[in-house]
Amino acid sequence: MPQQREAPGAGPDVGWRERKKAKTRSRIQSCALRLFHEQGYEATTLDQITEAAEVSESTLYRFFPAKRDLVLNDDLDPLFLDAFEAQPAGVRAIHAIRAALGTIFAGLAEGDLAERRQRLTLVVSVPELRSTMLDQLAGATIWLAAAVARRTGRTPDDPEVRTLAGAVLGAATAVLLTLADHPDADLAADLDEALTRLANGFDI
Amino acid sequence: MPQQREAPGAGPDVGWRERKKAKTRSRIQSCALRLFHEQGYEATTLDQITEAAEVSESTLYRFFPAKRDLVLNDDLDPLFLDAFEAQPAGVRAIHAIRAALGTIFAGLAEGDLAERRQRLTLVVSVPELRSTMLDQLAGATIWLAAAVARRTGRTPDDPEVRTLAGAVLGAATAVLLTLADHPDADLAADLDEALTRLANGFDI
Amino acid sequence: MPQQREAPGAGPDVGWRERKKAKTRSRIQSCALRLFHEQGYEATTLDQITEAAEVSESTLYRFFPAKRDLVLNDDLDPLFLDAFEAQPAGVRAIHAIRAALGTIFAGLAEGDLAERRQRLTLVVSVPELRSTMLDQLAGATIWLAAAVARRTGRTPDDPEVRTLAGAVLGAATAVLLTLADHPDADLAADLDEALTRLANGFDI
Amino acid sequence: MPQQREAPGAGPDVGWRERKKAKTRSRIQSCALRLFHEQGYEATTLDQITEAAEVSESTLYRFFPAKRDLVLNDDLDPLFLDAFEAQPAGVRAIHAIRAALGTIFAGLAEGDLAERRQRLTLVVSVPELRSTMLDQLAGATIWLAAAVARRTGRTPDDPEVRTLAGAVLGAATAVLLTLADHPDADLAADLDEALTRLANGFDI
DNA sequence: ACTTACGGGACTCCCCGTTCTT
DNA sequence: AAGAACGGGGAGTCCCGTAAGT
Repeated sequence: MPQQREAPGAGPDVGWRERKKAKTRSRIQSCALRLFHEQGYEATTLDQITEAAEVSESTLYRFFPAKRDLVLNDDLDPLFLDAFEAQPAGVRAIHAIRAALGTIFAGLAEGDLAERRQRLTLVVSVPELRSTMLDQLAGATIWLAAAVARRTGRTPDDPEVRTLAGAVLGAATAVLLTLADHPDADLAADLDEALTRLANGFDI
Repeated sequence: MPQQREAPGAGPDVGWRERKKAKTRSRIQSCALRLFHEQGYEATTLDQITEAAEVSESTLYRFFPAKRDLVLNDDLDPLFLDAFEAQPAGVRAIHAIRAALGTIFAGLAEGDLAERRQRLTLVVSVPELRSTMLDQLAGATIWLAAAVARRTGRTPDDPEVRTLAGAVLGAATAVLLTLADHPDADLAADLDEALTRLANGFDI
Repeated sequence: MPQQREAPGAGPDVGWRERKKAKTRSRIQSCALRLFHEQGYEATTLDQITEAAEVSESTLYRFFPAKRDLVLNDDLDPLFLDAFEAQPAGVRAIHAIRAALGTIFAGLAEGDLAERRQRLTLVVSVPELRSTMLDQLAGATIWLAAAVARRTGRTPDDPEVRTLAGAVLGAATAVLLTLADHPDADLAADLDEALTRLANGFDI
Repeated sequence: MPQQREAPGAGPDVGWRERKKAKTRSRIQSCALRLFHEQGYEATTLDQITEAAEVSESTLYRFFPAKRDLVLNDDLDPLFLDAFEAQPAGVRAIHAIRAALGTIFAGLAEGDLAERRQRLTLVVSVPELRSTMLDQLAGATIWLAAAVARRTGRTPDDPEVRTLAGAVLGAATAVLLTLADHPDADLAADLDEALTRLANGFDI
């Protein structure tokens, strides 16, 4: 039985090749983040990263097509969608969003949360990263509107739905950007408060 | 009274040097926008622009430090602030914003409006431009919150004020991004509607 | 006698215009050195310097044609020549050089010496500055050889004279470059020691 | 045994890719030197060189990070070190240096020598090149002192060793700089003479 | 599949003229 | 006449993408 690469009957993709790939990817990213932290984002060249991670330039490019992709990888969106869909039907959409966010935050480990906060602080401080994140956030309007539309039986391009999604993401953006000045802000609490105010309407 | 250069009592910097400067700047920008329109943004090199505008690369850089600055020049913010301050004190902040926007739109000439719409369409279609615009928009949270704070006697970092500003800009963003799919949308009407809905609160 | 700008009978060049010029020059230079110290030589742009010194780019260029001229201004050469010429005729040239250097060092105020040492440390640390200084030092071979030739009744292109001048400056260079690793070295003593060894010949 | 790529046991990097690389590098450099000779160093732009060598600007930069690197490539240092180490132990260090230099010069082909002299003449005539060469020469103090230290059983930072190295290089510099005025000087003989005088000490 | 060589373009900066102002 | 603004030109650094090779 020569040349057998994976255990017979094993899962289809759990070969050690995937592990190795993930390991390389992780090593590259952690090296990059360390360098960014030490010398700043723009002062760090891709060359330094390839050297630190001991990979070739091409490999770096394969895993992270652009430099900013080393920092920006938002894997929370599908989790949020799941949590949002799981909310009971009675509550208003904006409260469902609020509750879903709470679920997400509660599910994050302490260390994970701290690391995300630190990374977000870097993002909001570097114009190139910040603008890209804002673009992703604006793109989120689409799928958030779609989710709200599904929930409320409306169409995704319904003006009220779009406005709701836009306002929610705008309020969230306002909270995130405070990280630039207050790196130790309590994002979960601030987001919750902001959405509550948005749900209650503005008296001022 | 020969040799009189400027109207007596006029400002100091209305010399024709300013005119010439503005002319050069304008020529560069119109050439660039024409080329962008003809061949697309990313397919146009700075070299082509310098050639078309008959300036050196250095001059181009002096006027527009980055390529995207050739497209993104928002000169409407101070006008909006003036219009906002001029709103009567009785109405709620969000309605004051809405009214100020209406004033702005009413003040734009037909051709100016068309040109702005065209430019905005370009912006929302090109990721680099779109993300930069979104960054500017997010930065507007600061001064919009400050203006609202002045109006309502609160502080600029009051959570309600910040949330209001964020939500308004988020709703506006949602409207602007529709330009990508509907280049002939009526921005003024759509913005007005979105802010009205935001003022009324969401039932869904 | 119209258009007379200076007080009659005053010194020819001691007008306040010279004072002002010197003041501007000094202000520019001190600002530049401060910035170099704070952020490094290469990280400091001429723009920052003009802004800090509140002069136009043109003025900066007039006083200091190149960026490195802001650091390199060796005004000690004529002093050295005077001191060298003043040495008694009996001693050997290399000892006369040594004594002249001692006179120079003795004549410098404490603060002046410290400032020169700091500046020299910057120079030897930045390749562009260091290479320019070395070029000046190499150029000094010419006039040092000429001075030695005058003293010894030889011609400036006499091989022995040239070799002596070159060896002296080479030994001095070796001492100066130690500043990169030992910023608090005693230059005067080290130079004196090096020249003494050179005078005594090498046994090794 | 088909597909065998290299002679068994041969060095790893003797593939023809290295050849091609070296060829490209050589083509670029010879084109550059020809242009420098024809129109002068500063009058030649990198653009002209890339055009003549038919490479892109990036490739030029990859091989020669700075314009001056097209002229300054000193590959003689390791040869000198080998020759120096090979000298018998009895002679004084300065004579060992002299002899090693003689070996080097004797080993150079006639055409090679002529080409080097021509290049050196260019170097000493152009301030930017000259100062960079002087910097390299000054940097040579370090490894020359280390070599002398090894030979004599002293430490590399021994003052006498450092002074010896500095003086030797200073004397050599004085000889090299004569090329500016006398492009047809006999460098080998002049260097030998200068070092001999240095070894004998100065009577003047 | 994985690496290396190469190309193109954006951007930043230094340096230097020419022109205009005071 | 001195000084400032404006403009031109070139060097250098980096990111990103492609086309080869092994």
